[in-house]
Amino acid sequence: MKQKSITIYDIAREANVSSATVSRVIAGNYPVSEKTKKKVFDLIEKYDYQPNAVARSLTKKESKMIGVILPDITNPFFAQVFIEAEKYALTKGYTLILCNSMNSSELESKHLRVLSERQVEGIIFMGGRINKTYPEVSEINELKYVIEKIPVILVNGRMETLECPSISTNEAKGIELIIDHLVKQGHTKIGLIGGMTGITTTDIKVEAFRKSLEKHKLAAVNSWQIYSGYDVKRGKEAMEEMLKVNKHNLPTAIIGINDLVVIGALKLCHQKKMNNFSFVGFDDSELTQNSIPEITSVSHPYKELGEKAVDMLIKSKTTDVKAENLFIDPHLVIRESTI
Amino acid sequence: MKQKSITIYDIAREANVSSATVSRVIAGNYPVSEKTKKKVFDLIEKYDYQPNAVARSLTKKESKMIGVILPDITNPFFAQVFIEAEKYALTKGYTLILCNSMNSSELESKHLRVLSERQVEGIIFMGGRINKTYPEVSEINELKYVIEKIPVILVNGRMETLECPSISTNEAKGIELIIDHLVKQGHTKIGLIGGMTGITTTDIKVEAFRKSLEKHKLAAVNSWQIYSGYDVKRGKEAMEEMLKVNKHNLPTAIIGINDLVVIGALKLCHQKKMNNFSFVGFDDSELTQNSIPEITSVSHPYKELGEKAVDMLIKSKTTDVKAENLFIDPHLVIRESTI
DNA sequence: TCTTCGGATGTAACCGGTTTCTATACAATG
DNA sequence: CATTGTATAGAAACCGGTTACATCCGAAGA
Repeated sequence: MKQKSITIYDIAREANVSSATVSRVIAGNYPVSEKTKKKVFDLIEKYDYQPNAVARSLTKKESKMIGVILPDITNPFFAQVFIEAEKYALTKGYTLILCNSMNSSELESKHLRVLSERQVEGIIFMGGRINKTYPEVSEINELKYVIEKIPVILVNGRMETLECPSISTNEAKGIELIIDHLVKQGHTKIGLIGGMTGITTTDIKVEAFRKSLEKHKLAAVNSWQIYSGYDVKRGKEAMEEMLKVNKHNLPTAIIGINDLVVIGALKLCHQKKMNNFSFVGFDDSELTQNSIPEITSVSHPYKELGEKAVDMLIKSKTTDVKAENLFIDPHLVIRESTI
Repeated sequence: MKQKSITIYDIAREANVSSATVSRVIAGNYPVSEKTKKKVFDLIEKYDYQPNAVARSLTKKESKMIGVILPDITNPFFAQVFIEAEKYALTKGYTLILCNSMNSSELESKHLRVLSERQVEGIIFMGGRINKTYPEVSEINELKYVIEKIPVILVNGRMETLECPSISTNEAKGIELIIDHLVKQGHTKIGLIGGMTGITTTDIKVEAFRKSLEKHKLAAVNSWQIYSGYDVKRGKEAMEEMLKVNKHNLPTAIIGINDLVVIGALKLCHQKKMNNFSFVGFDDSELTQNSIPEITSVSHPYKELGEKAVDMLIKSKTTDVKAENLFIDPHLVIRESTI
């Protein structure tokens, strides 16, 4: 049952001033006599007057809202970035609208439209489907179209078909950190499992994997790098293949493309009673601390990702931010799995 | 760089009709001749005109937005409910605004205020701090104040100090399901770990635990029920105590107040090389499938919780929903840990 | 032929703020 | 004393829609 709330006019009337004056008192950006100021503030307090943000948005043509589109908030990576972004946005007077696309381009388009109609001032876009094989041409166009009207920033994603600013974890650096650590631990035989070719984030990691091995003058055995996918099941499968193919020459340390893949590999090893591998994950999700053993993992610069994304969008209201691609270094969290 | 978008007036001018007509064509709730209809629709398409939701909200006095306040979206329970709520809300033309309170009453108040100013039509409130020992009196007042103006619904929480509709998992039923299952597996010695007295959800579970044991005519050994808390560490501690206190008379099956607690207990058992317990968790979060062994757990009726919450809020716009407290039965997902 | 009725459309007020422009009063300056 | 400047405040337009009310017109009924 709706109920009308009091407006700036109610305050103005009772204070015997005009609405303009009340507005000025609240904004505080214009000289108002101390006497009126007090009168107005007292009334605001008395009635607990709250300005109507919708009306304000309309006149000021700024909604103070930012949209966030991501595949699935259940994924700890996205959740963490979102939380940081939200925390920061709040301090800047912005409100976030979260949209789960569930990896459906249809939903994505729908959300894009809703956000645009709601006059969000910018959109933070995260998701694995953003890569060079980005499949839906129709959707690129939709997104391109939106980008022309609303500032969009990609987090941990690149669209090679689209010019759009982005901010990402320096994943190559992450892989390098892992390998440096493993080498220091005495490993010389290192494998990599999970991911898919063609997906930007995988490609970056695989390339960094090769380069880092080279840096340490270690052999890059082809069969020690196995694509499979991104979830627990895929991790298990990859590990299964690893054991089969390299029966007589197994690596001693294995890097997973993300934490889930490592969980899968760990499960398989547990079943087979093979506890002789060192494992390293990527994302530093909660999983790493809950598994047995706890998993060494690369932690994303969550705070920076969330804050910078919001910041860039706010800035692009006034400045013409060029489509730059920012990278931030991650760090390695060492746990039981590599000791 | 903002950029003015085209308005209903632009369309009206080019179609040689009034804005009212365009509005009617879009709303489709008023007779308009086929000819004008076509003219208008063609122009809408030509310019990809999108109605300004902010302006619409202002006149219609309905924002079509619902606020969601929860402690931490990183928690899979909240995330899951949120996703279901969002999915459903979208089909009803509503947009959700997610606010993480991080269990801080200060943040909670801030969010409450922002949501209220943004004219949300309702608020979904979830969180552990809602219980009879709800600590911040100032905050109750704040919330009570909001409830008077905006419909609020609690999900899996009750505030005894406040009359407010709620929708919850029938957690007592969940405990009953667990014990029925364990008994069927032949267990007669069952323990419960985790949680805190005074927190509604724990109290409900503990009571159901006693009653269900009674139902099966099983002894309720006091030292088999150990409070500790809600996270992995607390689970570990509780299990430690369990082993110490009941050295000579241990239960054979142990229920955790939630999944995390079970993870902790499992870790301890793994360290101590004791693999002889059956474990059951609560929440059916992803954790249960990623751990070794996979954990039997009670699954919340996520879909119903999310949908009903949204539904109730939408309904309360037109009907005066009385403060009823709805309960929905959960179901048990059986996995390796109890086989 | 004159009403009457309903379909189709326009006019204008309104939602609740912000802001430009203008007006007033009073102090300072020449 | 006339002039200029400054602090304060109001009037009114505006943001982009929706809708109550008025109007016009042609068809149907008396």
